[in-house]
Amino acid sequence: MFGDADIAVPAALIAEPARARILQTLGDGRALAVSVLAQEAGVATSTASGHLGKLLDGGLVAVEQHGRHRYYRLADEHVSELLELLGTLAPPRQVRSLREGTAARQVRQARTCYDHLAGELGVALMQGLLDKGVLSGGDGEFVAGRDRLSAPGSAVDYRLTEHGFETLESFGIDFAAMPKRRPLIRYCVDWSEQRHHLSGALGAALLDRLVTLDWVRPARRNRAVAVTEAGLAGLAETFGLPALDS
Amino acid sequence: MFGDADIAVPAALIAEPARARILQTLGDGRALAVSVLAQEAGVATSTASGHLGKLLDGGLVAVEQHGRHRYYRLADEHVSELLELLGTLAPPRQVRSLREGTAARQVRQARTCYDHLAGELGVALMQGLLDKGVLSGGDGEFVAGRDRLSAPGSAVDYRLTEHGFETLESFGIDFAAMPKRRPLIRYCVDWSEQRHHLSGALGAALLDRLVTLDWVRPARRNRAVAVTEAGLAGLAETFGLPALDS
DNA sequence: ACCACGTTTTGGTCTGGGCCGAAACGTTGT
DNA sequence: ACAACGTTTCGGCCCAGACCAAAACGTGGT
Repeated sequence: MFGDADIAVPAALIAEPARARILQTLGDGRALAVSVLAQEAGVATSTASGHLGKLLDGGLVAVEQHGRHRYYRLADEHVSELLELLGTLAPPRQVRSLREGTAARQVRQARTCYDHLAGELGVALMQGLLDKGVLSGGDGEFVAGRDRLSAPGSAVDYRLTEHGFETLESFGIDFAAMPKRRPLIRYCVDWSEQRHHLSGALGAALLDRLVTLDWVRPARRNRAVAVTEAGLAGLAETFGLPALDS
Repeated sequence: MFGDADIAVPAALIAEPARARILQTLGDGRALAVSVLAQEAGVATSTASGHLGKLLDGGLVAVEQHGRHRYYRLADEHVSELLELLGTLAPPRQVRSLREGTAARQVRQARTCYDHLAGELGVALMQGLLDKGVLSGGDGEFVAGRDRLSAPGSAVDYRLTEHGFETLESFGIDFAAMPKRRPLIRYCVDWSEQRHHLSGALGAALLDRLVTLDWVRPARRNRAVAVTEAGLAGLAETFGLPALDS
């Protein structure tokens, strides 16, 4: 049989919601700094620091110091496995197929970036816009963020199609009301995804519209956004985002 | 919200110590009644009932009603798997007081394994033998029970020192009386501790001597052993076992 | 029908631990 | 050496939830 080691200890580490979010953020193997994880988890950096200290003591994460940053990552594959297993047990809303599982995860991290959507949701939306023919262009490949977020829109050109214009207008985007001087379409290289998400005037207007429709709800405290039930359905239908089981 | 499962929920269920003990008790697939589990976990039946209700809601256990008893068991193999995985990440239980604890818990703390001591007492004794220089060897590290109990004595060598021989002989161990063909020193990977305890001819002789001295008393009904007053003092002095609170 | 007994529900107390902001710490860059 | 910035530590507040005892519930035995 398995041991009678004190399984409550690691379980308690995962049981705390903020720590769970931290772990899930690290779930794909990335190594991230405290401040980033704090923002992802929606707590103060001091709080996150405390959490990471405990996770470190518990052997669930490991840390590497680079300069004045400390990059935390999951300790080993046992931990990923554990998180995965907990994920399958967590539901009422269980992830049925692998496809839906990865789809669900794609939408996991949704947040705003200045005035537009970012995170996996932002990236998925961008992909949806391309798939639906609302936008054309790009080279099919994302450009790794050599300049970070600093020089968006330089390497690849995205263009709004005729069909895309009509689609978005009927979706409620008011092109006339957009600021004239701001470029319509830009993109950011998403730091967490290393793929593009839409910014520019259109990106801002799109987020605006989504909030008006109550498809997404920006949180007060941080840049996170929650996707509503209606949003799940609407995003899936309108922009072909991966469907999630209700 | 979007569909990633909230892993904090099942984790919180396991994180509570009493619930963790309940789950571990069910770990071998047995189905047990509330009152039994309450005793095992060391809480009132009302408390245990509440816990089991939560575990049921969370889908970690299932229940079958027979007469006026309700027999709880683990819901499925996912749960066992999860517990097992947590076990590999969990720290070994620390030996606090050998005298405290519920009757049921004493089995965990101190029990026999065939003809020698196991449980926390067995592990602590093993450590004491090493600390006192009675035994040498090992690699300082215990081997995590990846291979379970299948191959005891193979990975690490423990040896009886000269000094240890004298110590044990003056303690009343009769080396001459030991069976010739049986290996003097073996160890088992303790299932509850994931650490080594002493077996072999010496392990058997040692338990024998401890019983003779009335330092420990094997229970009749199960494999538990109780440590007597004299045993508390004697074990502490002779083998340097952790000080026990009165 | 009644009683006995295992289980669940209820009510009230209490503590562990998460949260934040401010201050301390340590490293990098000027 | 100093300033800037990321991280950790400290102090105080607050709430979720675990605990027990007693009462309510339900099933089986007589």
